[in-house]
Amino acid sequence: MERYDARKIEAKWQRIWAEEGTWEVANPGQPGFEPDRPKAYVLEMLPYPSGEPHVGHLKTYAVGDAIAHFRRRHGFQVIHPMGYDSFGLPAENNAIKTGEHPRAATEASIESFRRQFQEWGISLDWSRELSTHSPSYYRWTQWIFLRLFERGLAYRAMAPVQWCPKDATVLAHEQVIDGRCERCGTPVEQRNLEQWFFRITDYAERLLADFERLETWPEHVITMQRNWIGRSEGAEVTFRCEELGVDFPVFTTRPDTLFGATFFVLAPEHPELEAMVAGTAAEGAVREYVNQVAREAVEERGDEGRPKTGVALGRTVTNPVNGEEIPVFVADYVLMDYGTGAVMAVPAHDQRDFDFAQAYDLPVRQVIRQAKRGSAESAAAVSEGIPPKQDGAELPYLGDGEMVNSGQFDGIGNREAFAEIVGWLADQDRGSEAVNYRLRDWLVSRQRYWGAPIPILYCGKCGMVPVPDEQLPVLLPEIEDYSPQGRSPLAAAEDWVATECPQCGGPASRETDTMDTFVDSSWYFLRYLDPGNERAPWDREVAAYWMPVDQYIGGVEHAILHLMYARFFTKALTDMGHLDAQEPFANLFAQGMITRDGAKMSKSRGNTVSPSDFIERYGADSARTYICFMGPPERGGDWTDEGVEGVHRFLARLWRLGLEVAALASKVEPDPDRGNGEALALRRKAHWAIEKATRDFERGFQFNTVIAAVMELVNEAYRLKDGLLGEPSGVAALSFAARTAASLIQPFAPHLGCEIYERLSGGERLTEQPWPQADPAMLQSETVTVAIQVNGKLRDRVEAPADASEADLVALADASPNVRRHLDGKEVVKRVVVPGKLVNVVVR
RNA sequence: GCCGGAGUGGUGGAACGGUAGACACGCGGCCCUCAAAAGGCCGUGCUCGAAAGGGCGUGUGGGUUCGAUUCCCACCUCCGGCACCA
Repeated sequence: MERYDARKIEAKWQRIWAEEGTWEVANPGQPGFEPDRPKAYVLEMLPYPSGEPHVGHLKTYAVGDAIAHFRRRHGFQVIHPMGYDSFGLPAENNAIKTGEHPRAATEASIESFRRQFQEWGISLDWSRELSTHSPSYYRWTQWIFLRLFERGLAYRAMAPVQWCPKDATVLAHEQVIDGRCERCGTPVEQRNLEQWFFRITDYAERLLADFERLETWPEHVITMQRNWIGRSEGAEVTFRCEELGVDFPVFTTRPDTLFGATFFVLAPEHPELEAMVAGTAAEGAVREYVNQVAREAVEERGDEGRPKTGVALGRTVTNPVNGEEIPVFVADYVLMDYGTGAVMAVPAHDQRDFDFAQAYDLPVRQVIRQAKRGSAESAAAVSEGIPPKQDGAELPYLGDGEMVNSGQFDGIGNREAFAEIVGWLADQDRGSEAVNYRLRDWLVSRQRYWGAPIPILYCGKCGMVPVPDEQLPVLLPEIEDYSPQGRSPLAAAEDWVATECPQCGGPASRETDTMDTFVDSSWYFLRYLDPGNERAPWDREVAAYWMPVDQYIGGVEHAILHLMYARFFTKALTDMGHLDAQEPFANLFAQGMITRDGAKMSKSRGNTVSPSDFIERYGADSARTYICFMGPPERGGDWTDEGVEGVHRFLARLWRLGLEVAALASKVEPDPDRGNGEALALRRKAHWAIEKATRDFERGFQFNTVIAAVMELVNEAYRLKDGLLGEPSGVAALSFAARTAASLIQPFAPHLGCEIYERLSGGERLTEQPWPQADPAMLQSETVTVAIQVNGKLRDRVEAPADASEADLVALADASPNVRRHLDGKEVVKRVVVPGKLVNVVVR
């Protein structure tokens, strides 16, 4: 018999698909567009091309492709495109080391990615392929930048930024991990630079509110984003330094504790700090402290439980609620990035303020008291899980209670006082209700070569001037030296930098920063829809047809940044009238990471798995099916070589079954009658497999159990095979089973599925067949096994007709000698009957 | 500390509140073979028993239920994320 030669079968089908352009879909209005079919946009996160694809990529595209096939066979017109996130640091670092142009390394890698995706047989519409580093793409990245700029959503600001001394580049806060550069691990320093930002904080509220609009997103991803945005409600209150006439607004989540403020703290980076101490006795000490903090690695500053340090400024500010003068300090536990960079310190009701007060011997004034025992508040407090505490017990007291030492607010509950104090402050014009976010604006400037140039000019006369749309793209210049010397490598291309102002015609110079690669990947899903458009980034009608992405698939590691940025872009573009979508991704599937020997794969551990090795040996179908069989795809999984072999053995079995049945079907005229006995049993099994596979597929892509169901079907066909080959209805049943198995396995092993189906059906194309439907009548067997329990413990099993009544089942249970033995003279209290399944006899 | 998620055989993992361990890996036995590879069949939670048949079993302790891996409460452990956020 012809043996299962995966390479040969896969090459055949890949050639057919490439020649036919099987997976290409047309846009509305174009020839080939099918207006009657519903659309489905299936998209995996685009890869960053570096070297060769790894197993993680294989998993993403194996999962996504299974979904694409499943949707197609449910009648959808599936758009399933591919591209490359091809700007970025590794290519540039390689260029610095070797002098090779980043474009050369990147394009070589893209070539290798493309070849492997084709070898994996992923059903992609290659006519829509794109790379973010090509001028025809980044032209429109720049175009979007200009639109954001016009709208005031892109702005320039001096900001203390994180500086990686090794890469000589600015890092976004998000790229600093434990005070170290996310990419190279070097401890970061602080620097002040003029930077470009996107005003994502303007969208904080909508980014939160629109979680409502999403269909199925994993709950934990939403939670992570919600925490990242970090909305908190409170009040903004202004403390004033009368001596200097400087106002210090602070944000507090606890306006109810305002009367307990006994001192005031500024962040070391606070802009008013210098004015506060200039010419005073404290000036020297404060300056020294600030310098010391600046020298400290950010990581140390973030250590929990670190002793509080700070310096008194010798100044006071006025507490607006009671007119008290309270001393001002500078301390590094206050962060410039959050709120206003200044806090009112309430040591009695905040752990950090308390620690600081202890260290500097400052007064502590309690303003909330544990409600008295037996009082209404106490009962309420207890019911909310607050441990009962004696009056004046340990401070800081973080719970709720009754207001004390708070003037006219004494005696009421602190929750009520919260609103009343805010109202009173507003009336008195001393403060207002306020909402604060943890989310910060998105820093997009990079002092890097390998990115999209920011399309802005600086003219001596006109100032900052956007590059006119018709002059886009601003092409990257060719340069010799890629290493950043504290400025962008683009600055070295002097001919490029020097240009003409489009407004006055005078000399102007170009912006030399490039954009964060997250900008490129925040809109690529729109460009796929209309990749050849030279007049606009996309046609609005076309985008309206395909958007939103119906199923987005990718690693959890992008759960926050990429997804949040793409959501922001979508909303901003829609607000500006270029798009009609509030959310880019209706459904998100976050898949887990593949490990090897229980550890994340990495070159240093030497436990990497190269997909090409396995595809060489077992074929793409085996590798893809194995990855989907390892476990629920949203979870991680540990790769074992034996596992792939097991799946390969199964596919080979299915192959042999198909061939054997095809050979026999040509000799014996199959009888389409359902047959009886084993033939019927096998047909039932096939219908059961269809039912099970379909349900688990729809229920959150439980691919492992889908594949298991197909394996069960094939095993059953094998066991019954010899008895069925002789008779026509048996051959028909076997043929049905083999066709069903091929059909159900096709989303995972598309080549093999198509090949077997073609041979069994006399040339039909499986990918054009609808997904099989189970016949409900066939799911019911004529007899059922009834389990009989006594007090919940299984005591016997008996066969009964499928249509047996409850009374029949009870009679069966009573007749069982095994059950009798266990009744042991006890009184039967009641019987629970689950029809056709189980009889539970409850005794006393 | 906070927020997510998870604890089931030797292993990966299955189980609408209803026969726990599907499917697969591994292991053992048998068949085929001169032999091997490939393939096929059977067995495989622990435990007592020759067998029939028992007992115990889903991290721990409680609860709801005729019946709990599943629902509720408390705790333990592991993984992921965030963390001086005012």
